[in-house]
Amino acid sequence: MGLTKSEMFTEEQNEIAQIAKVMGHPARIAILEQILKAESCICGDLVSEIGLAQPTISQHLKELKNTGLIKGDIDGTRVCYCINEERWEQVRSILLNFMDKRTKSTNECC
Amino acid sequence: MGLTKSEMFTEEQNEIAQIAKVMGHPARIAILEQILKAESCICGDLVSEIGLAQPTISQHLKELKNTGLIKGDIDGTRVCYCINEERWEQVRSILLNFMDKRTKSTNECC
DNA sequence: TTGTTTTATTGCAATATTACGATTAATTAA
DNA sequence: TTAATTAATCGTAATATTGCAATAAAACAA
Repeated sequence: MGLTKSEMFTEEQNEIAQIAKVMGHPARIAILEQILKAESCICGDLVSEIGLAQPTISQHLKELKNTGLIKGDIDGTRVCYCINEERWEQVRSILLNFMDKRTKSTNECC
Repeated sequence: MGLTKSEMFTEEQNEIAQIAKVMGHPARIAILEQILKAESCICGDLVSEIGLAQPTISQHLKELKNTGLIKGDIDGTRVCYCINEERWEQVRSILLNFMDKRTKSTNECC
């Protein structure tokens, strides 16, 4: 993050930014959409669905796991990924709460 | 974005990622919160409020303007920033729409 | 055991981001 | 006009991200 210390900002600000950052790459959005679409666990089909190399997908999956948006279940040699329901709902709340800070004022200065 | 072409992903995926990316830095969240808190236009006080140098703030403001979340109005030597209401609402919809793709299924595979 | 399959990790190159000092540009004030 | 004020831009260093080939690790199959 350059030279900026996270202590400069509130925990809330850091959390929102961290979540947004993880969602800030189309490949990760595509991965999430695949998992959402499947409505179930999805294994390595992600590599064939999305046009990126296996290590790249693996890296993106790792970041999504770190933020908690998905979880992976080992099933033999395969790993099945699905949405972490609780965390997903929490992230939804955090983002919605932030966007709703806009109090619809009649302010028309710009 | 590394070597990945945006053509690999849908327009929707790119748009969500682009929005999230801009929100993916605590300084930009802090800037947005300052403007939101003011409930009005806010001029260059941002530099003193947030502990970053003026060129850095200016750069963050530029990115926020590029995504359309804020707009700046020149007022003499100063520039006043405020939320772009229409775009804000649009971004809120896009994010909410994405997060709501989670169909609360009873699926419990993980 | 030896292969096979699948995913994670390592190492590295290319690119992007972030921060800031120095400077510029634009407007206002004296 | 000349300062002063404010914000944008330029240039650059430090750091972070992204992507992938090569490799490792783990579980299964024969």
